Amino acid sequence: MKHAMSDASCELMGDFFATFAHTKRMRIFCALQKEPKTVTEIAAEAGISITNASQHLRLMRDRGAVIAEKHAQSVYYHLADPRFVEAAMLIRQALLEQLRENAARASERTSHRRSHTVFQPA
Amino acid sequence: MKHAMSDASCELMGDFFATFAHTKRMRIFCALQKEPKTVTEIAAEAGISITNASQHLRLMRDRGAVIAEKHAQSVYYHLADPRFVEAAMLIRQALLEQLRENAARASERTSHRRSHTVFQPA
DNA sequence: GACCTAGTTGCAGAATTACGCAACTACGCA
DNA sequence: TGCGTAGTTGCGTAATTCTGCAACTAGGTC
Repeated sequence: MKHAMSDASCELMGDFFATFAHTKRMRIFCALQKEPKTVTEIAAEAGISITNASQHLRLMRDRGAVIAEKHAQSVYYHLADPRFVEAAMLIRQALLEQLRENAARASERTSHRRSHTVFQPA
Repeated sequence: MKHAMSDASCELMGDFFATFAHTKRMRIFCALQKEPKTVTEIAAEAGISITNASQHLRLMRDRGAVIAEKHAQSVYYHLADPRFVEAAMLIRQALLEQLRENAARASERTSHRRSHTVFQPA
């Protein structure tokens, strides 16, 4: 076996990542982390138009990221799997640490440029 | 606090997901799961041209997904954080289960249409 | 039925992304 | 210095994605 993941899995995963590969869809994802919401609520929270929210939600639904349920005149959306949140938190942690490290390295370089000491003046 | 993640975090995460939102980049990710590899090796394993591999790798590097290290005439790439693999496995599990459930539901519906029994003939 | 609220959909233009080709840099070796 | 291997980069075209607008469907209320 050459790949840890088959070509089919790579396509599956690529499509999944594409589902969240957009600032607005990430905002929708965040809005849905706690509880199911209607399109209008999601649009308001994500700061986008209802039309646009509906379009992004359709894409997310088609790819199995969210599930829609109709109650009376409203459509409630919720995340399809709690593991998506778990995975997102893991990634977020890694990215934030990376940012912190980069910032630390940058300020270290700056102080080196200012004077040839490692220690910052108070 | 309205959002679990700030707008900045949403953009950070969106960009990260975009980094893997492509079949070829997922194949590159898979190729790098075990050990660091050169561009030529990665291109061969992912089934793409060296030029294309280099372009995708640059994008991944710019976004902090992989790290490049030059040794002699070769450039070795490796994943920037093991948690990326952890997160991917979590997502992959969820997606595969989803697929299995959908398949089960589909075949159940089919058998219902064929005869009104839940049990399949041997 | 007329009307309202909640969502969805088709379409078109704008913006972004993908990728091949050719030209280029970088390192090692004779 | 010249040549070969390993990668990178700029550019042009093709393909895809995003988004607003207007038109539409589906329930609910009067």
